[in-house]
Amino acid sequence: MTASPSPTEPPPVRVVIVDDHPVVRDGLRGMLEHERSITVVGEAAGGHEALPVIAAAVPDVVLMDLRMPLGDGIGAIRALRASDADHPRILVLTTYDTDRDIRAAMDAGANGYLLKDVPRADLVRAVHDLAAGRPVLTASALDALTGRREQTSLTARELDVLRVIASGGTNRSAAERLLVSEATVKTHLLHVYEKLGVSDRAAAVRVAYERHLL
Amino acid sequence: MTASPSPTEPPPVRVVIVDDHPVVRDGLRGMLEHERSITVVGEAAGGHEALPVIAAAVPDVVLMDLRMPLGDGIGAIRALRASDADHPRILVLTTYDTDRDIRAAMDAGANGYLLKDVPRADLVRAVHDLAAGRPVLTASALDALTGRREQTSLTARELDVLRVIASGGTNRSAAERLLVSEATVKTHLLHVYEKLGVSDRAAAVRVAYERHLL
DNA sequence: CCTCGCATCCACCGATCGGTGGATGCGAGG
DNA sequence: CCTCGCATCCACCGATCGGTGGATGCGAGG
Repeated sequence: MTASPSPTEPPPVRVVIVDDHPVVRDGLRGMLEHERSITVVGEAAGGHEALPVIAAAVPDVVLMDLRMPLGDGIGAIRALRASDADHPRILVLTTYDTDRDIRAAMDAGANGYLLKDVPRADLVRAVHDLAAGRPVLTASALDALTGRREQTSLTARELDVLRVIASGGTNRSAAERLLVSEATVKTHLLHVYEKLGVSDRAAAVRVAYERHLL
Repeated sequence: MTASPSPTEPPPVRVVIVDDHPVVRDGLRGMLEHERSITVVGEAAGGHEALPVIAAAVPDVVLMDLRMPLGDGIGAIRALRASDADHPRILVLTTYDTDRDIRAAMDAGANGYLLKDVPRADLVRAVHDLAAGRPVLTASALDALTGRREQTSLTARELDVLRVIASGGTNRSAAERLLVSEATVKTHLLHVYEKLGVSDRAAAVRVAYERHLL
């Protein structure tokens, strides 16, 4: 593990890990540094901390979580892409498999999208693929980007209404809270039901939780 | 890290890790073996695999997840306790903070209960505490065991009803499905609302998901 | 011009929900 | 005997929901 690369080997891929959970950061570091061809050159607990860490370490690949209290991944990706459209290569590694998250990440400039239950060997291969310039996507991320996946994106307003309803609000109280009419709330809800493939609010809340929309 | 213990140091605490996610297993291994006083002597991906691994490795401490597809933690704890009431010391490390999980784990014979967002230093201390015979609990686990925490355990029947409702069932269809009257369904639901501190089904589903009851 | 999606809104109505009165029986524990 | 919690059940009723008819305006893109 500490052996110098032989004269015929390329230098190890330099990786920075950005994730808010210590267990996950350590797990990823352990997985990657088990490979002689990869070296972890930095870690950060959130998007805010990530930018200076990456600027100092100059990695080839960044593993980026999305939802972190101390600075979300999308914002960090955007900031990185503002200064260099191609480097470092950014792999989003997250628990969220929603169209919205996948799209937002790729639109912001990520080069790959994987879920955190990825087996060790697949993660190592993904890092090398990224370093070699190849994209890395789960099958569902590919479907989301090519439109083959059923669209379940709720608009901001629809989510507003769903949140109030999930907290126990009636249509009437939701209307008062969101400063619209009850008819508007109902319209939004009917759209939510249609998009999520359900017929009532309880089921809508369930699907929203299962898909990490809430 | 590979140095032999000096003549005045106790032998390292031997630990086996049982968790279905590779990232988590590696993260835990990385955290623990960063300590010279701890050595990871085995890993398993589920309760079924854990028993022979533990029998072969004879650890001082087992870190055990609860809900794993290939054999749950409770069953594994019970099996271990059937052959030795005190060894190895078992620390449950999980994302679930429900009364039911905490109680089931401790009743089965676990010696500690922590959540997976535990900082590195706290986990290391917990392993040493356990090896020294001391219990290790989160504040909420302690409250759950001493009854200071508000009881939110739903009965089996209440959960049956909640599941049907979360799938979009009406009270009437739930009654038909569960072979009871609609009045019975309503009674169960009212009890669910009371226990979860909500007033309607949508909010009940939300709380159930937030507490991993569903 | 058109269509589309978003956000907003109205009226009506049958179905359903949540709440409030009750009730029974059973087993466990004091 | 009692109380308690669980599971089961009834009737009534006002409030709310979901569905179904519509409608408007705006901006974007063809």
